[in-house]
Amino acid sequence: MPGMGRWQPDARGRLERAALELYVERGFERTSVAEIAERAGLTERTFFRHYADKREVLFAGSSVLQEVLVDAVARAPESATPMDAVAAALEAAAAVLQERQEHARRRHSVIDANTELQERELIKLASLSTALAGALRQRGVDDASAGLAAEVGIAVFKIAFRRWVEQAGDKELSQFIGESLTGLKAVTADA
Amino acid sequence: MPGMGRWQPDARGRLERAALELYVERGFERTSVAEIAERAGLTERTFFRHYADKREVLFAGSSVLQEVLVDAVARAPESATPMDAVAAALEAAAAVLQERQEHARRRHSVIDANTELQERELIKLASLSTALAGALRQRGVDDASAGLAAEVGIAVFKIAFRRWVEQAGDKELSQFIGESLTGLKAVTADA
DNA sequence: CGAGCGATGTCAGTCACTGTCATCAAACGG
DNA sequence: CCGTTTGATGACAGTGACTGACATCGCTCG
Repeated sequence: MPGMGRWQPDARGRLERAALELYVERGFERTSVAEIAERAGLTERTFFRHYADKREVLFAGSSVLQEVLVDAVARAPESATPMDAVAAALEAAAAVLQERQEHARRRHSVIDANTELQERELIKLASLSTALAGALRQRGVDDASAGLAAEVGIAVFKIAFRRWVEQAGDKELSQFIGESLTGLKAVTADA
Repeated sequence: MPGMGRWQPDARGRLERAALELYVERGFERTSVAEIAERAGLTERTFFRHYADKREVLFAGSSVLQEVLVDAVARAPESATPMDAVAAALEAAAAVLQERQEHARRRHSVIDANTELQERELIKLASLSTALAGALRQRGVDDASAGLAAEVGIAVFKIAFRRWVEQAGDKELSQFIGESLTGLKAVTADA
């Protein structure tokens, strides 16, 4: 089973927790990789064996999200339109994030304070869009519609997610997604 | 007049041309800033006085694009819906890019080959989206609709632009944008 | 118990990027 | 016409992200 360290267990988990803690405490820029590794009881070199760079340690969960999205599109009923399938995928992803709301908020506050991290977040979202489009094509959707539905779906997700993490109350992410999807139809409808 | 070097003129232009040339010749990663500066007849330190980092030298034109987009939204007739205004803005931006098709293709091939550059491109597009949304609010559009129309507009632009630069023929960018906008309405229409 | 293997440690090196100070060319005032 | 000022550039040292090469350690299997 890959990913399980053989000395102190869960090296990756320790690195991720140490990194998030330090990024929250002192900010991303003022945290060195050596400090993260030290808090995790490892060396700098080992950090870079687990993560391609200093940013990537914050984005380990994105592959999980991708699987959830793709899976939901695949499971959508055959009668569903492309946007219906995308909507179902966004709901599934929302459920995952809703379970870790606190973690999502902490992580968002770190990313929101640093441009480099925003860049990484954007390319992860673009990757999710590509995966979504692929899942739609798997359902027989044509290339153009698949690309559009996926991009638009991710756009909706971005807006809903931002409103969710920045809200004062405790409304669910799912609800923001529903509202954004409704708003989308209003905005794209012919005048 | 700022930006005009007093020794050899147009230092920024020389740096941008040298950078694009080298990125095309040897790839982004295998090009050092010292090499760019040398080809431009300047020093590495001067490069970083003009551009925040090695990537930014490829994105000098994005501020122009932003002005074109915002201006077009502001000029759209009062009767125009938010998406109409966004569509007009995309057409205006398309006209600018159509004039420099060769440059756009070369630049795209460089960005397409490197992940870091793709990240920078994505955050520039996100910045354009924010500017678009601001211009829409200036027209009295509510926050939610402005954000959605802007994000969706940029999504359409991304897809149309990619199809344009990667096409074999010489169809105009404006046409791809029109097709994508039509596809968008089809995809978001209720079943 | 010894060989193999995967994860970690050590160390040297490159390069992006920054702070600081010196220098130079052109514009400006007297 | 010359001295001063101003803004861009050069020179140089330094930090930290990231990499390659090699040694070492702990576990597993035969």
